[in-house]
Amino acid sequence: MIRRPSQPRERGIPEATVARLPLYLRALNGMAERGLATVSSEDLAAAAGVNSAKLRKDLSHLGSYGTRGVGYDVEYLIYQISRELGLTQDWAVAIVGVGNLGRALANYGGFVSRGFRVAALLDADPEVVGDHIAGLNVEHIDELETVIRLRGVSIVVLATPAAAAQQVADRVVAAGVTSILNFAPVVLSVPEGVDIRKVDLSIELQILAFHEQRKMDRMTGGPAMADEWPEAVDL
Amino acid sequence: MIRRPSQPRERGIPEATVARLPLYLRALNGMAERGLATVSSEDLAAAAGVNSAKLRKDLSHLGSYGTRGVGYDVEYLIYQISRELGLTQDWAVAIVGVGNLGRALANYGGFVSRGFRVAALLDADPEVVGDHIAGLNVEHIDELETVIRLRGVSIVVLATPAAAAQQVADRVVAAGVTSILNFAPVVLSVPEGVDIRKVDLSIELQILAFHEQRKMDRMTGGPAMADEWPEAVDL
DNA sequence: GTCCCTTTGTGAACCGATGCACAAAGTGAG
DNA sequence: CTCACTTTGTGCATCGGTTCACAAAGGGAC
Repeated sequence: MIRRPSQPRERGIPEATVARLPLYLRALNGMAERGLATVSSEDLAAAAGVNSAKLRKDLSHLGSYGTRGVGYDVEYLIYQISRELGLTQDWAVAIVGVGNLGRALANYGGFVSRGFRVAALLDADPEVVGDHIAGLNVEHIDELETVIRLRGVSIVVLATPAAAAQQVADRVVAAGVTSILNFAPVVLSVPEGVDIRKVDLSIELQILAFHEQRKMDRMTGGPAMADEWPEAVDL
Repeated sequence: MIRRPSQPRERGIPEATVARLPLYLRALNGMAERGLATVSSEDLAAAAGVNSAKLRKDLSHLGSYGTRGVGYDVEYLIYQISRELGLTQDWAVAIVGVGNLGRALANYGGFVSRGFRVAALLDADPEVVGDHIAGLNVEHIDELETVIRLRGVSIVVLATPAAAAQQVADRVVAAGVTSILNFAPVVLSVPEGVDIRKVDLSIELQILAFHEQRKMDRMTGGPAMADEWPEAVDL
């Protein structure tokens, strides 16, 4: 099989690479704003906070878009990465659960700026339904299936309480959605083929606490507490 | 070197394992609430959404806390994981940036429940300073160093606009903090020894969009758009 | 005690990701 | 044209993490 030059290699970009592409994209956008026409892998890698060899290998998975001796054309690379990530099309997102977090997400500018359009806000609480947030009317969760179908929602953000998340996920999946961003602190079970990404604020803090404790131990020369189970157990 | 039985092996738990411990902890807490005394690796793994061999290997890094033929004692394991993660002590957290996200974080219950105490809210906007949120008075960013020192803040959550994040990070690090949870969409540069964890909502959506596009391509039998650079370039 | 059943803890093979280091490819000067 | 210089793209060694598969260890029946 013959490949045209500068055609992406195989369909099959490593997951780790995909996770970094948005990072490169952000760095490139900053450079484009500052008027840079081309950038070397060294400079772009520094801006994105990664190793330059890794950056080159990542980009090589998309195709051969650099020029040896020169670097990468900023605008062209922005276009290629955007296209690969699917940002050249418009994605309708629904946010389910309009508590503190849901509200913050609805108002978060970073969504809109990247081809993501918040198409609906849904909640079960009649107290909240009808509110206007970020220019949108909060609708009742009963409308979930209708809203998804009629507005072409393909990504759902779950910001519900933990207890409701699985139930909502089931309905969302049944309505044909296959991409979910979950903020609820539960492990969702979904059928094969449905992509879930999880953001868990408390887990992030716990990981930090682990390392922080390590650093403190190192200062004081060892763990302060005994390893053994305390006599009076009362958790 | 002789080791006491049920003593943790070496100091050096894989990063991937540390990231999963909070997950196990959450599953275990749920089981403790439902009154379960012991649990097998198979059941706990299912509850946490991981492979059982991986769970056993993870736990084996903490020590030999299971009983063959029986499983793990739920309460005992909760205690051991909590201790390893440093959750048996109290962590003072400061949130910098009290916009939509900062507010949501301040009100987020998942923090308090796990030994994390929000000790301060800080912002640069005089409009916001003085507000009462989640029982706390919003203080001016000028107080940053004082607050960190006097209240023993060891973890800082950055929820500022992107433009301010690096500047705040520098001050926070100078004040002796070595653990930062960053929500601002920038790559922070900090000295060796400072731990940063980054949560980026828009990156998560972009990763979902990538996979969603893949799924759509698979349906329609290939990418809908041409690979080549469009003639009229205007991004 | 012996036997059988359950479940842990881990050696070893495997897999994907990282980073070095360099050949290949391009630019620009003369 | 040739030469010197820059920077990409990638082969290869390495590393960390995952998974399989099983020996070792404990419990309970008798």
